[in-house]
Amino acid sequence: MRAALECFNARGVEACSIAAICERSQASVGSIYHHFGSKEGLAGALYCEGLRRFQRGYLAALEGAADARQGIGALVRYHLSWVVDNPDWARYLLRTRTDALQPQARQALATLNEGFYAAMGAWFSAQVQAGAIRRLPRSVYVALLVGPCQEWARMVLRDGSNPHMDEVADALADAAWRALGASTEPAAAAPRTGRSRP
Amino acid sequence: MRAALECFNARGVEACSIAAICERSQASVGSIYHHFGSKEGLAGALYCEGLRRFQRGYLAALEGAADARQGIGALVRYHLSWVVDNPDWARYLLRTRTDALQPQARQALATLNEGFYAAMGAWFSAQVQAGAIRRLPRSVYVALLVGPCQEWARMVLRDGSNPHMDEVADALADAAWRALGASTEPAAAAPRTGRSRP
Amino acid sequence: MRAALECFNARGVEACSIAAICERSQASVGSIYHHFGSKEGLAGALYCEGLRRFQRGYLAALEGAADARQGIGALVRYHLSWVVDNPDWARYLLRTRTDALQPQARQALATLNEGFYAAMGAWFSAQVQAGAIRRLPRSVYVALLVGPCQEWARMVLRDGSNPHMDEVADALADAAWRALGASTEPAAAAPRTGRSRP
Amino acid sequence: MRAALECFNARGVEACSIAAICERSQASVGSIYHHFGSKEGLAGALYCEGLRRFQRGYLAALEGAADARQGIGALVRYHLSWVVDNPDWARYLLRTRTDALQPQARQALATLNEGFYAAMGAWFSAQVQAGAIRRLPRSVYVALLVGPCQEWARMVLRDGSNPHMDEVADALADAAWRALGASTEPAAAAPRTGRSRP
DNA sequence: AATGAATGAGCCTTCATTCAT
DNA sequence: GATGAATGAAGGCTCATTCAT
Repeated sequence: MRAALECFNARGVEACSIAAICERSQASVGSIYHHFGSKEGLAGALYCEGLRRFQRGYLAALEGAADARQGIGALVRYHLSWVVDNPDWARYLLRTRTDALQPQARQALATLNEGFYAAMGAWFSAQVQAGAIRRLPRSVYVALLVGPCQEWARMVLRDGSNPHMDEVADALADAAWRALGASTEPAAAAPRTGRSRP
Repeated sequence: MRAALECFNARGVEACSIAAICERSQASVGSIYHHFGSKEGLAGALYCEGLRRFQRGYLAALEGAADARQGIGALVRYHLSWVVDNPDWARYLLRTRTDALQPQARQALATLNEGFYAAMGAWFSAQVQAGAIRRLPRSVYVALLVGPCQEWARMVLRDGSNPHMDEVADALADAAWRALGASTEPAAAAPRTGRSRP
Repeated sequence: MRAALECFNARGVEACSIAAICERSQASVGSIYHHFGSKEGLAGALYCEGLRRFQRGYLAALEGAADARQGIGALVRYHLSWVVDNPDWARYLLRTRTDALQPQARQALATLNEGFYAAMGAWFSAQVQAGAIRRLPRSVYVALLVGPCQEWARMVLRDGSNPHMDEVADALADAAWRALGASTEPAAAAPRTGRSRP
Repeated sequence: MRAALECFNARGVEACSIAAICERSQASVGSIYHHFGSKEGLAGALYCEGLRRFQRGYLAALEGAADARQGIGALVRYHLSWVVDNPDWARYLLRTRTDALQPQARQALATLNEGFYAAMGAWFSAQVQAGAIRRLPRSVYVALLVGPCQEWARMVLRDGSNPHMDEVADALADAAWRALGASTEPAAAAPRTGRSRP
């Protein structure tokens, strides 16, 4: 699967031949089909696995947060860290069109997202109720929280470097809080809570 | 070219056959090769054309802005409007991997971006000099200004609807200003400057 | 073997996969290879078994016949009955190209046919000697006796119905006798001797 | 098409690879697909062409016949002659399962057969009306007229020889007339009308 | 004897590209 | 410039067969 991930990333799923995956993974054509059914099946399984890995830590990041601000910051920092730590998975998730996935994979994906969105939604709802986060349409939450991280991730993955991860993480975390937080306190004075990258 | 755009979007450039484009465009195989040299050539020309269209208005949006805040808002609003008004072009630009383009197209792209970034950079530098916009790394500017718009664009293009364009535009413009603006004034009181969608 | 018969009939031996036979027969891939050696081996064994079943009754039909005419009639009637009673076997025998069978199976087949032709030949020779059946080339015997039955069998198996089995059997038996019998008596007045199908 | 015919006959349509046809016909893979769409398409077109060739002469054989008896004889003789003269076409028609053909080919086939059966039916009806041919179920007509010819054809094509074509043709024509003709005159005295094979 | 995962050769088919008209 | 028939390399996938358990 590692091999497939690298091959798919190298030139896209469409342009990647089964033969290339076999060569890199030392597996036979037949065994791939035995396990995944088709190239599309493999692509789908790969996407689900990647998303599962990402979501697991994303939700976990929230649990250690003392308040809404720290939560938002933790999400942003985890997001960037994960991308930098797992560039191959990140690349694949970022580039794959989920609407081109097999129905079977889309189903698994829907199940995965259902739980994820429920947990995320619960946290946001609670924060909104507590007056810590502004009430905004869901799409705006996503755009403001995830958008900058994804955009930065695309840049980093495209250019192959990760300059100033920590400063960027602080800046994006800060901006996300300004955008989402209900607080009126000056953002600049906020205490820094993120973990440092190893 | 309209036909090629639609075909490429339908299932990706790789999965789109020249025959499909011919059928949709009523052109012959030969004429496409006569004009574009190859499928990749067509894909590259299409990308450049789309980017040109987008960038033209993006820079223009800045010109009518009275101050930094209005400028940022205009950029956000233009971005969202353009995506909603040109879903096919937007889809294509969003999905195409520029690193898979032909050298020739990449060259044209570089030239295009050079001018664009120069103009954008000039405006931002001026605003930073004037103390209107905070001094941040360039990648953070991009992430905070473009990221949310792109993320929202992806959602809208994926789901096929554009709910609450104007409210979202306001929210994203507001958030972008909070993130980038040097001002300490409460964002909520800021004057609204965007155009309304018809 | 029943399962293999049905699978082979469904779409031809070539187009039938071992996997399909396994699924239908609830046997494992390995056990099929253990018993038959290969798909071709299975196809050959199946053909021999089918032919054996057919020939057994064919010769038996002759034994109960009082004279040449009754013998001919019994053969025709048995032929049609067997096809109607064993459509799957009949279909398989009719459709299989014996020259594509494995050498091993062809050998078994030759042995089978040798005994069969010897017995049939003996009866015909005796009848010819007795002046009951005309002296004709062997290929003509086969064509006139077997041909109409096979043709009707193909029609019935193709269309999936068996209309008027008994009337047809009488007509074909009658015609076969007119074709082969040496008698000068008007065929129309001949007594009917066949068994009726239930 | 000649090449395809030979290849298909050599080992069956299923077992015949496109590559083999290309090699024998000196055509490229693409051109075959350009003209026939698929291997199945080619098989279908081939079947239709073969049937058309056979039927053309079959109906023509009837036209020159002075009476029912000569008509029956002409059919039998034409049938055997055509098989001997066109062994490849005959083999292919005899071995191909029409129910495995593509819908498109089956449609063309149905049209072909419609006209053929109509013409044949008209002639038989007229002869029955005139009292020249006995009234029998259609399937019996086919079995008695076509069956022996097909059976003999199979033998000849299988063994690769055509011994005593003319004697056999006379014998089968004679038998067919005994089976179908309404006349009571002794068949042996009937004038011979068939053409001799060169 | 039975099992079924693994193998990989070979097949049908697609499709970008060429080039004679 | 335009056309579209011809080309053939390359790809996804199937499936008969093997063999360790």
